[in-house]
Parts: sequence; C-alpha cells; structure tokens
Amino acid sequence: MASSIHDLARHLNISIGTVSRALNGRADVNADTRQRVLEAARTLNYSPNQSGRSLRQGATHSIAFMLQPHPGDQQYGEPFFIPFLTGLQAKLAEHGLDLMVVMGEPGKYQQERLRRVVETRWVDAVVLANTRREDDRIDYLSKAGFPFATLGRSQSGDDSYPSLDIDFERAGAEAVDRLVARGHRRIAAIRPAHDLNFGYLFLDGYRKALQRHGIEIDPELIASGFISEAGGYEVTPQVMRSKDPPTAIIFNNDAMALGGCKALAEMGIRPGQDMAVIVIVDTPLCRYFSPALTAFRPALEPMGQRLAEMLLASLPAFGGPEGPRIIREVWPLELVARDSD
Amino acid sequence: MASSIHDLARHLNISIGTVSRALNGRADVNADTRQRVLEAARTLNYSPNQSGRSLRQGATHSIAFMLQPHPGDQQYGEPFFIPFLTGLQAKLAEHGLDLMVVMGEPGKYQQERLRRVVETRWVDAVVLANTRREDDRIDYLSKAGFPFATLGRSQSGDDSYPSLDIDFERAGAEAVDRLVARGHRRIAAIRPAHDLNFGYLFLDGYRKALQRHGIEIDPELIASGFISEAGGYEVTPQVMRSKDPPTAIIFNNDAMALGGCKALAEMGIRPGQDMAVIVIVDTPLCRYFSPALTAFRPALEPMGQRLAEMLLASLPAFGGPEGPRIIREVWPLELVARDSD
DNA sequence: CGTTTTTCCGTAAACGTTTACGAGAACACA
DNA sequence: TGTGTTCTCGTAAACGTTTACGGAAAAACG
Repeated sequence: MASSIHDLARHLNISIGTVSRALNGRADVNADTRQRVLEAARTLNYSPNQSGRSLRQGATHSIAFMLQPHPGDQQYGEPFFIPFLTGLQAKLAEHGLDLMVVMGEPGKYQQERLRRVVETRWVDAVVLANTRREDDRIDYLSKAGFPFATLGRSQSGDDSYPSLDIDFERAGAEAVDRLVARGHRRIAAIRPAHDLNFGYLFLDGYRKALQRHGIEIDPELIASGFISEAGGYEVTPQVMRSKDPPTAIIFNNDAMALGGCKALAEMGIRPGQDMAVIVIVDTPLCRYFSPALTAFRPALEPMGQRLAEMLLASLPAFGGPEGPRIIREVWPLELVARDSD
Repeated sequence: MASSIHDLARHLNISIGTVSRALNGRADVNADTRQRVLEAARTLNYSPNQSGRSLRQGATHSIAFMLQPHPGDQQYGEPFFIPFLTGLQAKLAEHGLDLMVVMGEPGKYQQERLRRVVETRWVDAVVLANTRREDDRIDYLSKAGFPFATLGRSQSGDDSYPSLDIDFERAGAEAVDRLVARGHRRIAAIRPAHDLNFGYLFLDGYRKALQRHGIEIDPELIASGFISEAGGYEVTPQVMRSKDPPTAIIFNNDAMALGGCKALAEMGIRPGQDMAVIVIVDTPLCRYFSPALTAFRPALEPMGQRLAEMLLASLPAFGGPEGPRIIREVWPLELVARDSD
C-alpha cells in the first residue's frame, strides 16, 4: 500500500541511497537529481516510514507529554493543560519534533505507563506534570538517564533536568498581602493533599507572609483534601469549625475552590460578601463562576514554549549539554482581580 | 544503553529467535526456557524496541486521536474531550493498544498533520473529532484506505467507517419542546459557523420542532458565528435586533453561550429571568455559570469506550471486517435542568 | 596531457525485531 | 528396530530506513 523508498528508487532508476540523501538534504547529490527525487516523492506520495527511520537513527523525533486525569474527574478535565500543550507543541514543531500526549488511566499508577514509553523507545524525551515532592517518575527517569523535563518542581532526581514552575510561594504570599491590606486577619488556606509539590510551595508563601504581617499561624485554618470539587466541598467546613472562623480563604486550586464555595453557600455564607475568596491558579471556571473568582493567572502558552526550549537545550542532538544549561525557571503569576474578595 | 534482544539471548546462551518466541507466548518453546527468558527479561529490564517491532510487524499497536484547539482558544480549551479520551484510552488499553493524542497547531490546517501521521505509519488507525459536513480529512482517509473512526457524523467518505455521534437533532427538538411548553414562541438558535456538522444537525431538529408546534421559522432568529466566546458575544446581538425579539435562545455550544450571555447582560437582559437560555452540550462551565445553564449532557466516557469498540471491530487485526459491522451510532443526550430557562 | 581534486552515486551494512523454515532430538508406535 | 510424530530450537531473511565507504566520472590544475 504505502510506497517505500525502493519504489521511489526503482521509479527513478537510481539507488535508494541517493534517494535518501536527496530527501535528507545532504550535500553530495546533484541538484538536478535532487529535484527529480523531490518531485517523484510528491507524485508518488512518499513519506519515509517512521519505524524504519527511527530504528536506523535511534531517535523517534517525538516527545511525550504524560497526561493523567485525576480520578473521578469525569466532567472537569484539566483545561489547564491545553494552552500549555499548545505552546509546547508549537515550539517543538519548529525543531521538527512531534508532541504526543500519552493518556494514562485515571486511577492507575502512572509509573508503569511511563516505563513502557521509555523502555520501548517510543519517544526521545518526556515531559512530566503534576510533580510531587518525592516523585518516583523523576527518580526513575534520572536513574535511567532518559531525557525529560518537568512542569513543576520536585525534590527528586539528580537535579540536572530542566524544570519550569509557577511561583506558588509568591502567589500565596501576595494573596495574603492582598487580604491583609483589606483588613483580614483570619485567613484560611486550602491545598491539595497527596504529595503534590505546589501545595507545599503555596503553603510556604502563605506562612511566610502571615509571619511578616505578625499574624499567628493557626493550624485550624489550614486544610488539605482531594484535588477536586468534591475534595474542596468536603474539606472547607473543617476550617469553618474554628472557634474564630476565617473571614477569607485562599484556595490553591480552582476545582477545590468551586467545591468550597458550594459548601460555604450551604452554610449560608456568600463568597465575595461574607467571605473573601482567592484562587491561586486561574482557569476559565474562575471567570465564569458567580461571584467571579479573584485568581492568579499563569502564562500557560508561553510557559509551554519555554519548557520546550529548555528541554531542547538539554538534548544532545540539539546543542546538548554543552550549551548553556538553563536548568530551572520559576515564573510569576498575574493577579486577576474579580469579585470574590 | 537500552538492552536489546541480543543482550538477552547472549546472557541466556540461547538464540534470539527463541527469546522472541518465548516473550511473545508462542507454543513452540519449552516451558522451562520460557520461564528463564521471562525472568531474565525482568532482571535485565528488557522491553522490545518499539521501532524494530513495528517495522517488522507492519503495525504500531497505537491509535492517534487528532486534537486541534480552536484558534484563539487560549484559556478555554476543550474540556469536552478529556472524559471522552479517558474512555477511549481505557478500552483500547484492554486490547493492548495505546492511545496518543496528536496536537495540531491552533490555526493551521489539520490535513497536513494528518497526512504525516498516516503516511509515516506512526499509528495503525486514527480517530477524528469535530467532523464537518464535507470533511477532507475523511475523504482522504477513505481514499487512502487507512483505518479510522469519527466522533461526529459527516457526509464525506465512502460510508464504511465507524462513527459515533450525539443526537443533536433530538436535542435541538427537545430544547424547543421544553421552551414551547413554558410558553415561548420566539425562540432563537445560535450555532457555530464553518461547516461543523453538528451545527446543521442541531438546526434541523430546531426547525422540525418549530414546525411541529406550528411556529413559523424566522430566519432573523437564526445566527451563526465563530465557535468561541467571542463568536457568541459577537453574534447574539444580531438575533436581538429583530423587530419581534426572542424570549429564548438555544445555543449549540457552551463557549458561544457564555459569550452570548455576556452580550445579553450588556444589553441589560438577564439570562434566566428576561431570557430563557438552553445550551446543547453541557460542560463544567455551564454548571458554574450564573445563572447555571440548563444544558444537554452527553455520556462522554462511555462514548469513548464505545467508539473504541467500534473502531476495533473494523480493524482486520481484531476480528476485522468479517465480524459484525457496526458502522454508525447516535447517542441521546440527557437534559440537565438548571436555572437559565 | 598527466595528475590531483571534486562531484556524484552505488553498494552494503546496520538498527532490533519477528517469523518461516528446517533440523536434531526425543518420543511413540508397530 | 525401524518409521513416523512431536517438541524444541537455531538460522536467516525480512521490514524501511540511513550512512560509511569506495569508486567512477568529471573538473581543475600544472
């Protein structure tokens, strides 16, 4: 069915070696024959077989992004990643690399899938997201010497991989600053459980800012739960049970914020009026929620592009480890003031 | 770096042929040696190289889903597809197939990308979405004889490919029924432009239902625009300029509905109070918008699973065209009554 | 015109698998 | 014991590329 390089060579009455060289833009081929080869390739509808090509070259020219929906996330679904992926894909494409998103199964352990992708040499590098503080995926890739980059920081691995993260610490601190400036003293923080690193980072910023303002850190005002609407719904009442309940809540996650607002509403507390609410990572839902949620917004598409650059700079085939080693970057967020605080 | 089948064979002092047969579960290998091979494979951390494997077999055991963000969709990003992909991936994995999402560039013509994927034999089959009435991607795949399935109907191709769609006609009709039952007679319909097929299907149902109720179809109440918030914002005022303006609007798309509601608000018209609003395809945004938007919800994850089954049944390697040929299915939507109508 | 350089192309090996084929050994059967 | 069958494994070809190597022809040079 599909035409091979042999068909092309036979059709042109030249050797396959010449055809290959012509197509790959090598110098040692006559300009005239190159013309003819390219033309024939177009008419015969030839493109080199990916498997043959990568087998010979030992490179697939494609990068995997490991996407794993949170369990029970049936209706929600990570709108966060699409703009990021758009940027990532665009920049990779500039260098002739293809991006493929590898879907994991919601509940399952992603490690297994990652191993398959790596060991079977499907791709030349992988990009990870939702990094945890201790992340066995990172440890594995580090140890295996497989090229990768992460969206999000971690304490794992040998520290020599590119990573790009959002400045959750600063966002947490700025959220506190903003609320304090508006007269709040009892400020709660709600973050995802598990070991997701950004939850810790956020909390650090939150704590430091409170100290800076001379406000005591009350453990009763800090809670964590599943990173989902249900999680926010479940955990928000906890901080409200304090003897001296909060007048403001910072949510580290939009899904949890939505669930939290629902819980508040059921307690007769109106976000934006009776309770100030700030969300750390903005998504479309924050904008359309009522009241529209004040949130910190990352520049997702540029971040995707940047991480692609950083990954490329770490690949031997693209300038490699000799070039300038830009290992870690942390990007600021932009506050989008809305109606909830 | 990565161990090959030769390493394994050398380590066990047997031939690579036997190793391969042992790993692939063939019958003509001694139970004892198979044991040893499997064990060695585990300790040596061996997995067969994907490229070598597919080159030899002429099959990659992976399926591509072509995802293309709408242009300018920076913050929004198709939450629609994640649950669908989750279902698709789960069912494919049951049969040892891998799903990879191939990202297109937002504005660009997807055809080119598709051709590359197909011609380089990256995958064994593809799944398309956002089908158009005349869809050159489908024509291309049909003509090329490349296996594929579509989420959404089309008039293209040779009609022998599996497709699964939502019953937009019925949803359009039911939306009208519901509004008429609540006393509305002036009902507008807003759909995406381009040639997106579901826009036409929706409109058919809308028209038929109006006729059934003996309500005249007023072209002034029908409009189409870009499938985005901006599109809805831009086009909604058109139907409001009618001499006898609508008292209800059916949006064929959540993004357009959000833009439309914004436009209405700016005209001092409150959705849910001064204007009934129904959305055809529900997304999380509909639920969180204020007022919460009444919408029709598809069962995305089961749909993903089902389309995987249909695709598999059409693949020669999996029972193939001999088996029962389930070619087309149309699934109903479920009405989720909220506050906007 | 002889020599050296350059230009261009064909040959063949290699990448890591899978699999058709055949052969030796063990076994069953008469 | 001779013959046919079964079990197990090694050999080698093939999948479609890319690329190192070498050689013939053409060009450049003296």
